[in-house]
Amino acid sequence: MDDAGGPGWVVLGRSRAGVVAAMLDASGAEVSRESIADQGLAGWVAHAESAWGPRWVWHDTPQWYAPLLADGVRVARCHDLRLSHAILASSAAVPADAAVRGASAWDASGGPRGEGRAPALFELEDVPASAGPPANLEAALEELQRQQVAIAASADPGRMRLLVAAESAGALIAAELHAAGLPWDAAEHDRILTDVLGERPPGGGPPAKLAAAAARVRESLGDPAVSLDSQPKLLRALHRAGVLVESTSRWELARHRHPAVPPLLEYKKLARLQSANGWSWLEEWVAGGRFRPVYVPGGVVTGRWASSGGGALQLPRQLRAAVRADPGWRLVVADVAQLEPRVLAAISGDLSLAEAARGRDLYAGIVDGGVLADRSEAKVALLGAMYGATSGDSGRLVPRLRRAFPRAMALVDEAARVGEDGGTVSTWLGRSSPPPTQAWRDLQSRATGADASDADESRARRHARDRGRFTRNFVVQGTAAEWALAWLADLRIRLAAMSPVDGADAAPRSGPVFQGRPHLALFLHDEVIVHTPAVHADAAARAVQEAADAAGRLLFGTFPIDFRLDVRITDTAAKD
DNA sequence: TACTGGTGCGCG
DNA sequence: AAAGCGCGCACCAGTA
Repeated sequence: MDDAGGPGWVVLGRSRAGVVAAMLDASGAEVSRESIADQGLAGWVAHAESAWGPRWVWHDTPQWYAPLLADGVRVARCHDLRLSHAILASSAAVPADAAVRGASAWDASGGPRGEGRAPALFELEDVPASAGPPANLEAALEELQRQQVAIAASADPGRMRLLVAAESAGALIAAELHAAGLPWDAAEHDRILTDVLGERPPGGGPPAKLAAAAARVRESLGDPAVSLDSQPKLLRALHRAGVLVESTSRWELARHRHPAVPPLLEYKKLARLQSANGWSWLEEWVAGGRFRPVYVPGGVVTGRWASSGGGALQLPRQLRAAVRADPGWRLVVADVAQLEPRVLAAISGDLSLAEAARGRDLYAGIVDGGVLADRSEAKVALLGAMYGATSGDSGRLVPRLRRAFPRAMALVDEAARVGEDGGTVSTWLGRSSPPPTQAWRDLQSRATGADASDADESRARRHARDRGRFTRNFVVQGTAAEWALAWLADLRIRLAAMSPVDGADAAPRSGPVFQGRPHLALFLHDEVIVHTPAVHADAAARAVQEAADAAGRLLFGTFPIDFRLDVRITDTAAKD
């Protein structure tokens, strides 16, 4: 089949008997329709993908794509109706009277989603409306039409199209990350646990070093039975022993000299490792040499991904040594240096900040420019500027930045002002912050009423400032998430273009699609890990930086901001 | 027994 | 006990 003759879009929907595919031409008009039995779907998609390479349109990527990946089928592009709806229905860039903004079955419902929740699609039952977006073809075609109208009518159709495409690419990548998994050395993980926590007693019970720390705490407190895991009980025991803390947080405990404190801090550290990433975590989440977390694209209001199960986005540094390439393979570990400040420079058009970032550590650039005295000051000040710090070291330093980078600061200050006034802010590509809650509005209007008390006013002011800090950060964090999606999407294409290796080094544990191929193995806001056959490691490392450059141009055109990466080719992801 | 809210800590 | 954003998860305690 020739490329030019194929449909630009293929919309998939469920029917009672199987799947129905509607082929649309580039203008969106339906040209044909075909019924496909469930067992034939993977083959049909694989054929269409290689013959026409359409953009696949479906109601929910994990439900369609996870089974395809399991059957060894990969697609290049999709349009995820659920994720796109969520963006368009609440974007300030879309006209208020656009049909996509009306109440519908596509509105968020059914809670967080991930590829763990796939089975409903291939059961014959109708999925209850509350469980998620509709899976049938007619609903998909109607929603696609509404979305295309909304995009065309939006303030900047080019940006909105880019955002929806990037979000959808993210959905594909999340499913692929889950399918491929992060190479995980369970034996190394076990060694780390045993080293840190001590041997596990054969008869069960806490490991040796954890038990020893607990014993020392109880002895120092003179309370042989006190529970260290119950905050109220521990707090009372500390008070009885004369440690007058208001909480049991590490931060506050560390300021006291009592002999119970060092072993208690030790205990908390070990107990944390044990409960968050201990042997039971290993048992539950690592199988076949892979950690397969469930990623939730768009799971955070700002557009960042969330994760569900396994705590994928909280991999403790302590355990990074357990991330280990397969034999004959390498890891490319790359993280963006100061992503959010660079994004802020770009969206505000602040040439001074962009200059401080160019070709170097951005914080060092701020020091070189004589704005602040040292790197740690620069870092704390810039974070404070983006988060809305008003006091402490950070708040104290922000005015210096305001003088040096007036445009960047004006942008975040304005975002905060809008938020405090109950308004909506948007990212560079057009994702909007949620409106204030009714409770928030009530609080504000009560405070402006004639009979408002001082307490009403200060409470309202506090909540207004809280919201201002949220919207201040939203524009930066949200745009950084968009840049990261563009980075991932571009990198994914570059990796897929590399020739697969075969034979003993094919790494079948990565599943049928990724066998022998470089693939993304982890994504963490501003960091990626690529798992690659050793022969492609250098090329993959170059691709990671080239994709970052491409993402910068895609979002910000010729604005002179660069996105510098720290890239390492290694066998483990352990931090130096 | 199942839930919700608070606390604390890990990550960016 | 964070100051200063966004998360997920484990655990406990109180309630239904």
